[in-house]
Amino acid sequence: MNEIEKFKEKLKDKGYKLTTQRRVILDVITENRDKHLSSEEIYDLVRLKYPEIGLATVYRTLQLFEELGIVYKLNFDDGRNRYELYHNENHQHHHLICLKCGAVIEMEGDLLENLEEAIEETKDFEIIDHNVKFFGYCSKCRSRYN
Amino acid sequence: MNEIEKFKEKLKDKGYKLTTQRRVILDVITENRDKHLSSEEIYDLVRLKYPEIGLATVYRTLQLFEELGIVYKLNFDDGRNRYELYHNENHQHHHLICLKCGAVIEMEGDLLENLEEAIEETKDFEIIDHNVKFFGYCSKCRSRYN
DNA sequence: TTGACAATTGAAAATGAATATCATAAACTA
DNA sequence: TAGTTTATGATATTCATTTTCAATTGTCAA
Repeated sequence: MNEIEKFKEKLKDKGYKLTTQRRVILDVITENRDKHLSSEEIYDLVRLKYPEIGLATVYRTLQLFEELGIVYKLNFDDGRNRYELYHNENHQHHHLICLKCGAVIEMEGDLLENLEEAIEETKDFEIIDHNVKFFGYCSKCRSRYN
Repeated sequence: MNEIEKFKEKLKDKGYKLTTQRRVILDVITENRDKHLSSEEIYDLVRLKYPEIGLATVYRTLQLFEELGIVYKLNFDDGRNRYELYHNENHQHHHLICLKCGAVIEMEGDLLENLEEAIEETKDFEIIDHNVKFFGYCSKCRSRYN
């Protein structure tokens, strides 16, 4: 079963239909798996392939994809939702955001074990997900010629 | 030098004036140092003491206070800015957000040393600040009668 | 104390991202 | 293929926040 078939199954399971729009949106996200596109950016890319699409459809679809676990919603504090393709390592990587140039760097690995352990124990809090961002200066912006 | 005097100094240093509005907003934030009030909530509390104040003034003042390091802006992914009084331990505590009841629990202590070390070394990224949130279920919501 | 001048304010309009509405247009299924 | 949903696009709406601008208020120098 190929990717599209799997996708179709995932939709049908919940009673959703496979439409051209949804397929194109998935394509755009898949082709940009290294990026962290905002809804508006996705809209612009989708329109190149399917100019008739409406903005509302893109927003609706991204919401749907998030519910279905197809994408993961990110928040970089820039006032817009961003998305990346869902993969199991989503919960095991963090984002480093450069305060100067805005670059977003991925930090693989979780390394939160001791912190999460401390929380579960001392606070009796069951952790489902976490959101960790680091703000600072990337190597490019740290060099004196930038 | 008392608190208000220090505050006045801080403003004057940057050429800002001490107005009644700013003083009242500071009072409200100080009196709620354990909370994480949103702009709108602060506006409502301020109006009890100073009904003539405008909403824009509250937004402007919160922005200013953030620049001056008087408050710290929080983002709990609920679509509004929240603020807490700035203290050095801001960077050394995290927020646990209950997915069921919305409670926000403070987790004192940082415990990110090993993670930050790994980032600075492997990514050549100079960390200035971090933002760590945990989502899950608080002890109250975990009990079977809730 | 008083100007004078810059900073500040309040009210209202504007913005921008996201959501809701609703009539029309596809998908899936019997 | 018809019939029943679900989905879509255009548009209006919401909500938090920001901007605008004329009027007001601090502050500092004289």
